[in-house]
Amino acid sequence: MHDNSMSDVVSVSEQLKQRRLDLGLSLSEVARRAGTSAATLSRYENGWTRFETYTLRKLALALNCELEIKFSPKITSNTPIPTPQDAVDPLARLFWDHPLTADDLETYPIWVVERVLDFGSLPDVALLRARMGPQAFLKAVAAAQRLSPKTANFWQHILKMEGIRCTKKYSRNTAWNS
Amino acid sequence: MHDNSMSDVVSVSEQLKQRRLDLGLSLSEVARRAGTSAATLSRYENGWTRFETYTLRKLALALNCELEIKFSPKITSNTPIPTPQDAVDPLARLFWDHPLTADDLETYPIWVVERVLDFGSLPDVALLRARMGPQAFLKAVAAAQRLSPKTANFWQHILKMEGIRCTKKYSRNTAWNS
DNA sequence: CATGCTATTATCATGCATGATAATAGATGC
DNA sequence: GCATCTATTATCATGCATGATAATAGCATG
Repeated sequence: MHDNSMSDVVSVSEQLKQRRLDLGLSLSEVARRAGTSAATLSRYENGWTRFETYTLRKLALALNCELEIKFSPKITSNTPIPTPQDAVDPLARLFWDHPLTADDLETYPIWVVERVLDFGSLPDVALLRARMGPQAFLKAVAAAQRLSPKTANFWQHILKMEGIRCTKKYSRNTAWNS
Repeated sequence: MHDNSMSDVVSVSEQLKQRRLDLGLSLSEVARRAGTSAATLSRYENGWTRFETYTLRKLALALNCELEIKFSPKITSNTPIPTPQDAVDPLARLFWDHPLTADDLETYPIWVVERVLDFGSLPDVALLRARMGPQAFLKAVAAAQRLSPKTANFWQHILKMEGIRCTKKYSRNTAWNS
């Protein structure tokens, strides 16, 4: 249903563990072959998130794998009728630090808008705007405090054309940005 | 010609720079959106090799990209008639610290054998053996000093069946392994 | 029961990526 | 000319991944 679900996003941890078990190797065995430590490998297989590609490459070698690190430009689909979940799903990736729920769109619209405006693509913004509705969306934009200078400046013009006054005065990079 | 060349192995640095230029963004702009520093991003785009996936994910977000880190089990083709280059190409990935040349197979057979036996797959070993020839291959194996205990033990049996005496006595993990 | 493997986790020291800053140089525009 | 952006690189302090080690527990085998 979602066209962006083509890529099987399997965590690095799962891949490492699965491959090691497929080969029937122990932690220490793989660690030795990779030139790393069993402690590190165990951490890698259990909820670790900050990997070093240097270590990943050594592990790939030990596991007889090809390691591919690929950046794929995101093509966000233009959903005409966004349901709450249809809006949350494509935007979820922007909220890496805190999971985005459907309720957040109504409970913390400003927080969501700030994130989407600054980190999202144009389709992301369109999707969020379509979901929140023009008024609520622009109101949240006007209340946004944490936009980048360029983003803020752009939306100032939009808000001005819409006759909405900004809650925040955008000037230069100050404490909230540095 | 090589069936494993399906994956366009583009360096992380190239991908980052290409994508940033495609979007027409400056270093500091991307760095700010990603929540990292321009210095780091510049290093990332210029010959850096030890990336943190944590930073890569933030950059992917700033560049509106999907980041995929995939381990693909390596299927080494069984080449029936290995030419020098046909042997070197598949084995080159095992020599990440020092590039493998065709001459190395004759000049430093022990070094090559050690590496392939310990880090290579079964097809890798078969390929190297087919290229070096059974005699030269086993001779190099017998002279190998740096094999892992399990690998060494396995080849001890093979060499014994072949009537070849080992140059190295394999015992326990000592200085050369710890 | 003991023995030896396994994996997980905690602790600590160390090496390295990162962030901050500044210096340099190139490009562009006034 | 100057001013301002850009990117690169150097330096330094700091945060964090890593390696080493040990402690714990599970699980098999004798």
